Amino acid sequence: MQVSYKCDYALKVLLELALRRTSGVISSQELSKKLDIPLKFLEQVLADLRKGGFIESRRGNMGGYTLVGAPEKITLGAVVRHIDGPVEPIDCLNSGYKNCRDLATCAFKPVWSRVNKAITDIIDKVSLEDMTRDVLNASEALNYSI
Amino acid sequence: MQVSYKCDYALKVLLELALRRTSGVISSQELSKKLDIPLKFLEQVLADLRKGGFIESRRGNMGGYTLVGAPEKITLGAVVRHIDGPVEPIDCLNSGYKNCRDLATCAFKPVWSRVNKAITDIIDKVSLEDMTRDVLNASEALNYSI
DNA sequence: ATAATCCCTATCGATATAGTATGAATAATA
DNA sequence: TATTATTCATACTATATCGATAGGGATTAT
Repeated sequence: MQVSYKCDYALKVLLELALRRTSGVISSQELSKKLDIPLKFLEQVLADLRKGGFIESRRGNMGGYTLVGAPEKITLGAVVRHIDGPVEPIDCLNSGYKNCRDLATCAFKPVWSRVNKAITDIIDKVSLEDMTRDVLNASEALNYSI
Repeated sequence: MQVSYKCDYALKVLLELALRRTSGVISSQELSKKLDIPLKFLEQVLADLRKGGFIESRRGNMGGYTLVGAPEKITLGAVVRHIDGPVEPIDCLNSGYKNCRDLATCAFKPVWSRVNKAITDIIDKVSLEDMTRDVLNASEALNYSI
């Protein structure tokens, strides 16, 4: 039931790019330092995000990455699925009822289906925009309390 | 976000034992055939369930396995956690806020926390008893419709 | 005694995870 | 144009996990 480090990194990268999307490109080195992600591993994450159409890159000196879409259109679910694959708790949810041999074998399917719905009801509705709002609200609250 | 085969097997075994818990012990061979699980792999699953206190065994000729507790006391969550480990989608949910370096890093924690709650709200409430009821209802419905 | 069963440990091939290493291609800039 | 900062591509490594397979010992009903 776990999300991989790679996916965790990817989400943090995208959130950072969303928060700073008016400030031009951001280099992998800067992201690596800010988010404390090993540079070379981060580069692979960035390559993966680029191939998935989530970010664009500018090469060469002064190059870096920018977010592609509107933050409100990018959901956590889309990112998780692209990096980690399907979120269904069990494979047979995708493959119809033909793989089930008997009632006992099938019996859990409705439960896993509920779990799947519960997960997707959250991650497919939360967008990067929502995340940036949370971050900004939290930092504002901090400013007032100190 | 996936449940392992081993866990899937374990749940099916426990359900089978719950359905037939008045019929004495059931051998691994019988379970293997009925549930179509490789015998030697099944033996490991059974050993794991026994060590977890979910089942008891009788050795020797005419030996086999029986469910230990009352089916209504055994939840899917307990089984999943014993076989697959924690269900939290990300580790930092267990380790307090001290591991978070900044707001951006922490930002996703509330979402993962919601996902975690959504999952546990289901799997910690569904018991083997519930599952047996579903199976019996389903087979009854089948009898009437044919 | 025999046969059926549980029990224990080791091994295996494939795949995934989380990196590390090396260096080529590209582009801004001095 | 040379330098430098950057992306991009590929290969490698080390470790763990997954889903099994294998062999044989211990136990017990008959």
